Amino acid sequence: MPKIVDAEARRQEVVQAVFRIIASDGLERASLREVADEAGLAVGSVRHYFSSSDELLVFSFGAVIDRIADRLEAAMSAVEAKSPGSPEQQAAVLNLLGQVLPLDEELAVDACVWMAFRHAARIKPVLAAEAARSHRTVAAVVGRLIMLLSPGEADAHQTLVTEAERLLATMDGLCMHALLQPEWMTAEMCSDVLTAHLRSLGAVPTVR
Amino acid sequence: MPKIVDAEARRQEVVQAVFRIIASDGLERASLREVADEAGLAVGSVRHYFSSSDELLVFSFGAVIDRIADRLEAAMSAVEAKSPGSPEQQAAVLNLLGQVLPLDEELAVDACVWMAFRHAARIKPVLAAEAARSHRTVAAVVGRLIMLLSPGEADAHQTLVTEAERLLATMDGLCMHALLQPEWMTAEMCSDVLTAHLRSLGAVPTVR
DNA sequence: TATTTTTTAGCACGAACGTGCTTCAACACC
DNA sequence: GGTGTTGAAGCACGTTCGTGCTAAAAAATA
Repeated sequence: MPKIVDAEARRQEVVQAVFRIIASDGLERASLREVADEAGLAVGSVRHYFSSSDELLVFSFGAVIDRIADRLEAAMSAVEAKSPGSPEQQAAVLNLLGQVLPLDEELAVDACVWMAFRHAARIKPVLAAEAARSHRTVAAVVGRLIMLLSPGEADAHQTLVTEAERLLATMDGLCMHALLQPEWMTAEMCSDVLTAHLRSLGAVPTVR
Repeated sequence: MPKIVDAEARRQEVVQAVFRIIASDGLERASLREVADEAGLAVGSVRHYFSSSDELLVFSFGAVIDRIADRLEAAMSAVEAKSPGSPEQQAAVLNLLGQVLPLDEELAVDACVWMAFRHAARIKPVLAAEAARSHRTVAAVVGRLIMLLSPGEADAHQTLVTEAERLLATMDGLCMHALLQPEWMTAEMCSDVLTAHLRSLGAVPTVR
């Protein structure tokens, strides 16, 4: 009966428009009118697929989380496939951590959008649930990575948690600086910092 | 001739209102009307002291940068007054790094406002100059700290820069997590992570 | 071809925004 | 005690926002 349109594909197109607007003009400019223009649609059309502005934003937040989570999961599998301590594993780990950094234009858009939504979630309660999911998802991957890289010591649970949070903080800090001060935080500086951090992981394995 | 009013004090009161609004409702809610209400003034009065909305925001950004810079400078002096390697110095360093974290309500407001302005500066060109100043100021303090804590090796300039950026990233990441996920990133977790980071500084002193 | 249902487009309303401009009140000075 | 400068207040205009609601267009089915 209807015009044959893949609803899910349309929603993804709209979400991509949201991403582009957030990356270039910020989340507060991602209004229905701006999104509709960017997607080449009318406001009524966008509202046909997303019943409200909030629903569009929450869906877009979830979409970027899924994108990042998928990339991290794939990169984590690659890490686990390498032999422990090998240079190949080291490279795979750097690749994994680089998935959340704006190292190319596509990654930069995701990083921008991800940051914008997480900060917006502090204020907008509708985004809180997705923000918590985002944190849990990434923390789980980083936790597995820390367990993999920490020599033995399955008992020192406290150390593992602290080291996971430490790596998580460094990753988000690097992402922030690469987005906000790209002149100072270049891609190779990111790589140097991450390498130094990984060296510090191996060098301070046990508590105290 | 005029009504006797300390203009600078009035400006500071308005700025404090801006801070409270940003901390509780976000930067985008810091409109002239909201700020005037929060300060107990009329829109026209606020505009008497700040000729435009942009000027108010830029001035407020500068104010929070100055607050943080002053605290860091004072804490840095305290660090330099302690004997190198002593537990007192260790405590002073932790205190220094804690100045940018939301460890109490006053610090939390500053951290919120600081983060909000830095992220807004990516989009709003009027804030770019202050954002650069913010980065330079904090980076200078952290650079001095790294030089103070790094054993010898005045030659390895690359290592010092990398370690400064690494500490800077960790600080901002911790600040982010403490603001956005306070359930996970508690004050003691911040302390644990910073302590682990400082241990990693001493443990991996030289390049390679 | 006629019908039915989805998709697309658009209008209208109230609210909030920044800002130019005008008006009122208050106080220091001659 | 006038008087003029300045702080405080507010109106008005044009924009933009979300959203409820209506109307046209398009395509698969009868």
